[in-house]
Amino acid sequence: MASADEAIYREIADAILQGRLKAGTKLPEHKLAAIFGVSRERIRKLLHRLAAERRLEIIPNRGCFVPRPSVADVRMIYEAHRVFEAGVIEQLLRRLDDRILQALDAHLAQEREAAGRGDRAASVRLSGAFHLLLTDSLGNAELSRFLRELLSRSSLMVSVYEPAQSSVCAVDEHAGIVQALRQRDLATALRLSREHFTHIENRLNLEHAGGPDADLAALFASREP
Amino acid sequence: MASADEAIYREIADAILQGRLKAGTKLPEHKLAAIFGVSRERIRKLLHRLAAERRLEIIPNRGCFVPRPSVADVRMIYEAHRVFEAGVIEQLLRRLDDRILQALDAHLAQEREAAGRGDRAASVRLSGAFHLLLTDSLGNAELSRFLRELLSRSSLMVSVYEPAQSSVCAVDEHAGIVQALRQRDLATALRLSREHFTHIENRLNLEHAGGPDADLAALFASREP
DNA sequence: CTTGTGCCAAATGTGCACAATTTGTATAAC
DNA sequence: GTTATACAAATTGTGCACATTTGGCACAAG
Repeated sequence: MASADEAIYREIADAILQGRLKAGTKLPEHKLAAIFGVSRERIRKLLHRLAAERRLEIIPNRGCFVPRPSVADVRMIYEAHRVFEAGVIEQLLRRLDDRILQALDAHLAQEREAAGRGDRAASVRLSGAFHLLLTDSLGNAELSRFLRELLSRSSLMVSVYEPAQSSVCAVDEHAGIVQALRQRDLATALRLSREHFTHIENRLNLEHAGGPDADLAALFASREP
Repeated sequence: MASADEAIYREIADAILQGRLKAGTKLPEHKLAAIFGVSRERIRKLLHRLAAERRLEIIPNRGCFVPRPSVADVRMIYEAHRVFEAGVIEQLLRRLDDRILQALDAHLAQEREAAGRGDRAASVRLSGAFHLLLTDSLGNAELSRFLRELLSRSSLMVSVYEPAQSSVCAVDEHAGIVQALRQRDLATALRLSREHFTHIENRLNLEHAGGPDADLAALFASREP
């Protein structure tokens, strides 16, 4: 079967996105090969593909690691978010319609519901999905793809630098952006978007280092029985 | 030596960017391996890397091709350019200084000089480099990288769809954007940037199909004697 | 002359074995 | 006790041989 590779690719990518794979974790080729029951060469190709997308980092002759973003990386990624979303919002106001606004409202409802029942994992996931929804609304696959790479990296930063007691308070800020969009208020939407990313960035504790490595076999154990 | 791969990578990427590799051209692995004097596996890895960056297209069991962008691709890429550069300009106005403006002026001078002596190849190259310079001025490697991928694809579109007699008139439009930046006129800069990409897009002849394939060996013959 | 079928050549995909590099450890010298 | 060196184990990198798939060509039937 040809799409087994795709399944493994998604499994690893999701593990990074959901923070199950901690920064700094080493991913040895033959260990992954044994876990997923495929040859080492298959794994190899996947890892290089993920590295090309900046989701993993390959150090020659050393191995493949979950990237441990530096403070400079944090600044860079969140600035990229700010710049990128400014462009998205400016374009979005040119083609905003009821269908898009309804989708945004529905998403905000999901976010509120997850926050209401204290589901932190869902909140984190939906928080990223909000920005993806904004971009996807433009219907431009190229822009969506770039944002996906950015999100993959910023979710790593949250899991590395975010203090454990942090409250996920982003829902209101997301709602503010949607409100500004509904009112066709470009300046406010741009300002709120910028501030939103700056808030997330400032909430990070850049002195705090990463945690210990996880058990790979246990991590990927949730596969069809 | 480890950086031989990098050299070959750049050679192929540049060949696409400069339009020496026409859309639709097939890149057979063993043929490239013979041309560059390396093993087929080396080439293989490079091609997959270029494919991950959307610079080449790999069809499973069929081979590797220079992408032949569809009309929908053209719309998508130029919209991505418009959205992306809007964000770039908005951020650039927040950190614009004399050093950046001088670099932009110097670039415009280069463009005018190339246009003056009718050097079409240089004009095309500098035209792309202008937008890259705008983005590079933000000092954000992630944004620069994305733009490079976009440029790689749009240069293909120009070489496929642009009618031969087209005049490279972009210098004035570039100068207009710089002037608006210098005057801190955000609205004008955004408008000129959008219109600029729309002009390029509209100049393309979307009915015109691609040309014939080139001779690979001759194409890559310009290597150290 | 067009269409359908089967075979052959060529190109890509994959696994294996071996080479090269790095890291950790043990030992010895200072 | 610290440092340096050498060796060993483990991990990644590479080339080769073989399997698989595809596209074209020939040939025959309608």
